[in-house]
Amino acid sequence: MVTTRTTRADVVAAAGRMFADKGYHGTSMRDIGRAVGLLGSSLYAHIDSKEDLLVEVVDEGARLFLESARRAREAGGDSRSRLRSLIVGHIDVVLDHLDVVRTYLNEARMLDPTHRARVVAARDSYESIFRDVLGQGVAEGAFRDDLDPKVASIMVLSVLNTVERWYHPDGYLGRDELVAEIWRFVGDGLS
Amino acid sequence: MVTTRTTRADVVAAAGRMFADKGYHGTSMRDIGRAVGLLGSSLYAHIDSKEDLLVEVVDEGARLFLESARRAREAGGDSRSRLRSLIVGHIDVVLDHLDVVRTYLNEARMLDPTHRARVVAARDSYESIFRDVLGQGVAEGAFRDDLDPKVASIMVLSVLNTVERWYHPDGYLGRDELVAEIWRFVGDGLS
DNA sequence: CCTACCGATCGGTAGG
DNA sequence: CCTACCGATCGGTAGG
Repeated sequence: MVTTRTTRADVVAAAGRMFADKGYHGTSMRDIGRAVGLLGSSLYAHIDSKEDLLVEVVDEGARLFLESARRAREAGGDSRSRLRSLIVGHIDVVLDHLDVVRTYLNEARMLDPTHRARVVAARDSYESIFRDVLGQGVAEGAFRDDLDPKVASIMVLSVLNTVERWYHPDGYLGRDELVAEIWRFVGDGLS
Repeated sequence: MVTTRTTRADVVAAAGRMFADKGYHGTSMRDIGRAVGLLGSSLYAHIDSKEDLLVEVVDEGARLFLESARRAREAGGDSRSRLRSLIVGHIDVVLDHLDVVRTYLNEARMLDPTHRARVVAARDSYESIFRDVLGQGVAEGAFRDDLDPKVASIMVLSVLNTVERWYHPDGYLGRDELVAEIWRFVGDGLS
């Protein structure tokens, strides 16, 4: 087994894992150092500050979601199938980048106001893609005509963003089944 | 204006507010002291440790939700109306005890394993009340007959628990409208 | 990337 | 409830 040099990306990945688990303020630089086999002080050869690490992880989360949504929007099809692409893409991001997503969803509020504002803007932009597809769906008659796209997008994203809190990849529910369950609930509710 | 003695309840309430805002590890004893007009060290006249404060706030959250659910379960009516009571009760707890709820939902994982296990058990117990009502609803034909009560309870609670993250009491959506929107979405989804 | 260290802040205590 | 303080740990730096 060869031991490779620690890269900046290794440090950011370890930070994401630890921020997701113990929170930004619950993680020390020495914790992150230990995770990559370095002293806490040695991390400063790769980064300038602890907050830099949070900024980097959170920005990656924002980027992953936005790129996924832009791909889904461009995918074409009617509004129902574009919504399905949005949901599939969202779940893929959550399951393929769980640590980044958990840090993005739960720790972004620990950022200083300037960086936090950028994240809020990215989130709004992401939500607006859902809202637009839902609005188009109402116009096309694909969804109830009394649907409020603003409220509905929040409800759909509530279901999607909470997956991080309960879904276990090794549980009885596979990824496709997860998407199917969400699609059914979002489409029909309990009825 | 009379200045009253600080009580233990004042300290716990201030802790809940600060834990909700800045997280457990992002809040220092000196922060909490400042919020009640005391020094950090003076708080130890009221409590034994910082973690005691988290335990107390989180336990209160668990208690509020469980008591609400037990009342709803006892309320009678068919399964549809019992589910509605569960939802109304949940939203009342969230909106009337926002700081406690946010700490309960987001900071309980910072507890030591023993206390955390108790919270997980309380949460399971709360979720099982939703699951039971949904299962009864399927049996009564009030909901789709292919509904999985386990998955459905998670989806409903995802919507309910995320209210803390987006709802503003002074916004355009009143409490009754919020409940109506959730009820409609949970009942019918987008269709 | 480590050694050696910095000032600041942390949770908490003794004594009044 | 404050004064005075404790050892531990924090994020971070200088120098190699």
